Amino acid sequence: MTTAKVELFDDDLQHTASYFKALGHPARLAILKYLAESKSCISGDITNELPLSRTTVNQHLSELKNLGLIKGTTQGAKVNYCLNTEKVMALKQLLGDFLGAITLPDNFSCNK
Amino acid sequence: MTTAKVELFDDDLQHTASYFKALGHPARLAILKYLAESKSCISGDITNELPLSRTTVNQHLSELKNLGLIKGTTQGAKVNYCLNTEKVMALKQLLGDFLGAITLPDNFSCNK
DNA sequence: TAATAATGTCGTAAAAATACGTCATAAAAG
DNA sequence: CTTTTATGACGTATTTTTACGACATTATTA
Repeated sequence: MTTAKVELFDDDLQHTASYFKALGHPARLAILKYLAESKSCISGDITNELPLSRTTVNQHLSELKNLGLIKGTTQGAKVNYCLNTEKVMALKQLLGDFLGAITLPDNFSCNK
Repeated sequence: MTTAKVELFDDDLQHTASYFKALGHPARLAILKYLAESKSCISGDITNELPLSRTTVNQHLSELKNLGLIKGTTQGAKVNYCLNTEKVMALKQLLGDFLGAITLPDNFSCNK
């Protein structure tokens, strides 16, 4: 019985981990990077930029969309995806705060 | 044939993603946080702090150790784990750089 | 209107991550 | 020396993630 134990942790840690996890796949990093570089929230032809099938890319897009990091605006038969600036800023804050908390003072030594 | 396509991406993206991924589980975040708070690199009794079996905690520790984020120093029968300050700083730099790259100018609007 | 394009959804196969129990080993305690 | 203690390594069950093909649907195009 290998049940998922993730929900036994602090909500705070779960929440933070979920965002780190979202950035834990090169395809999703590539999507975010692409959307940031091609400032004109280009449509789903992001597929052509990635070595993956359209279906798989769509799946990664959905993951990012579910977390709110990107949003898609339908224009006719096409869909324009773009970064959700507010959420991206919140993401930076969240991850930055965590990273900022795991530092040690310079005078600290492990093997003393 | 669902082969892993991760290696088809830029080394750069793969590398960055691997670090985000390492932080993508609450247990690993809890371990890092614990090591940072209890400044005295306490031994593997981190297990008592987590709702997981010792074996599983050990597995998470190994993951962090393999990435170099923490290091374990054997002292007799016990092992002192602690943050690898240099690597943690490098981690912050790496993730920070990526996050810094995915911003958009304020005057940018998706649905224009 | 018929054919083509662009997407999202569903089902599913394969791979990876999680989670433990059990063993083996080395050191500390008794 | 024998018994705990503290760990790491192995094997494996379950869950999750990753990756696609096949369809269905809605707009363009011809």
